Amino acid sequence: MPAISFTIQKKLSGALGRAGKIDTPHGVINTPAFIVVGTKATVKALTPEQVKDLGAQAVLANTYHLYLEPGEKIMKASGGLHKIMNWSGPTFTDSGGFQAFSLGVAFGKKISKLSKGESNGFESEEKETSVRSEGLSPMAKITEDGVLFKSYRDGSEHFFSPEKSMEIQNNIGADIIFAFDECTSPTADKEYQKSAMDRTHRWAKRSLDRHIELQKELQAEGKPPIALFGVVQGGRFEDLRIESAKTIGAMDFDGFGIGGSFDKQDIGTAVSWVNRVLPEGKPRHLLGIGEPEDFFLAIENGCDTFDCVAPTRIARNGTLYTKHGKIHIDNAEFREKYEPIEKDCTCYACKHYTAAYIGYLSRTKELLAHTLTSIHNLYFIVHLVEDIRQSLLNDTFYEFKKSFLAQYIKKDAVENK
RNA sequence: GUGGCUAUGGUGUAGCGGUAGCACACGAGCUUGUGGAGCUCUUUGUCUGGGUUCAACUCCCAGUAGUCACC
Repeated sequence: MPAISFTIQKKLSGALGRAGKIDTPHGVINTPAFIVVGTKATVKALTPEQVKDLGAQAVLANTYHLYLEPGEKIMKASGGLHKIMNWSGPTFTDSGGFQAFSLGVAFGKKISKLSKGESNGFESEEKETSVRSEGLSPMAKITEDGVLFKSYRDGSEHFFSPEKSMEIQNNIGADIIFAFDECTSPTADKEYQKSAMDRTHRWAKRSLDRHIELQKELQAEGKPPIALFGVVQGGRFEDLRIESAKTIGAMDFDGFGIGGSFDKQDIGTAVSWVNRVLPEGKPRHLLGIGEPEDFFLAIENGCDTFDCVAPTRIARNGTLYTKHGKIHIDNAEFREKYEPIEKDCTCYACKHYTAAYIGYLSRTKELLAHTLTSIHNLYFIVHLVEDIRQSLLNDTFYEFKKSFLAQYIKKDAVENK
């Protein structure tokens, strides 16, 4: 019996986009959907009730963090992810593979998984080498068997293999989990991307094999089944992406993650390479994306779910989404703005508080600032993706895309002049 | 009233006879499968007047202000 089922309700004619739903043991996810990130089994600054009230359907936590603290033993003994964090809806866990990147080649550097602009992403390689020679050593080492890494908390050494990731994720007990993969740097050359991708494919097989064994144990214990998503890699290279989608798509996963690095400007193109190949009837999650403009490209090209730390992280540092672009609530212009952040926004923060008050809370580092700004940003993103879903159902996707982006991008364009 | 001490960006403080650092605040930006409720950058100053010196934020005198002690 499959752990989840995916139903396509409407397709975007002439493109890969679709609206649908994922049935999980803890409820339905109407797609496209933004999955709220709760790395450490908590959405920072928010209670689960607040997360639910702002419209979130599901939460994604992280294996690496929960393994280090509180640990898989306590996660399991506490009744699993849903119970320990008091979230009754669907959940995901990321495999911990991303941390091989963020604690490895990217550690201590300003490398993002996205490369920007027209550059090919290679030009900053020398600078990074010099940074590394100044004493920043990677916190993780990758071998065929897995990833050896140091805890960011106390420096102690740990080892993740595909099998180990599956075991930990089983103990955490989310509805949807991911195969253990390697996320590569945008600055890595094609040769490395290829070898990392091949390794990710071997790890995918190992993840799946171990997952099947663990599912039998779960079934014997009378516990709800867990769905496993395989992760497609291949960096920014069309041939590698297609090869990866073929390889991963042919395996018996319940759905797919699309991971790794992209050129920011053509996420849509890269995603379409993959989604043309992946089986249509299974859900596709785009890992770690994104910003408002990213969703239109990714959904148009066949992605169903997303997660991203940006809405909550930038909120905690005072950056807020509005229909007219991002604003910095700390800025002087909001000191005496006795109106909501956005007049027609119906989020809790905008219904009850002025920009002047939230700016004051943010500037003075009051804890409530994090709560209110996180609510606003998550509400904005969750409802944006929900609006895109509705536009698919109503056959108004392209009109909605055009009108939203015209407003959202306009402000940035004006400021850059 | 007498005596001592002090006076440096918005605030709190370094410093040296050759023209000022730091922290916070202010102003702006960054953040894409959360190591870090974090990071980066910018603006702003030697109490007033006189003297010594090639050169004074630095030494001297006076004023002003603050502060402590005594009366």
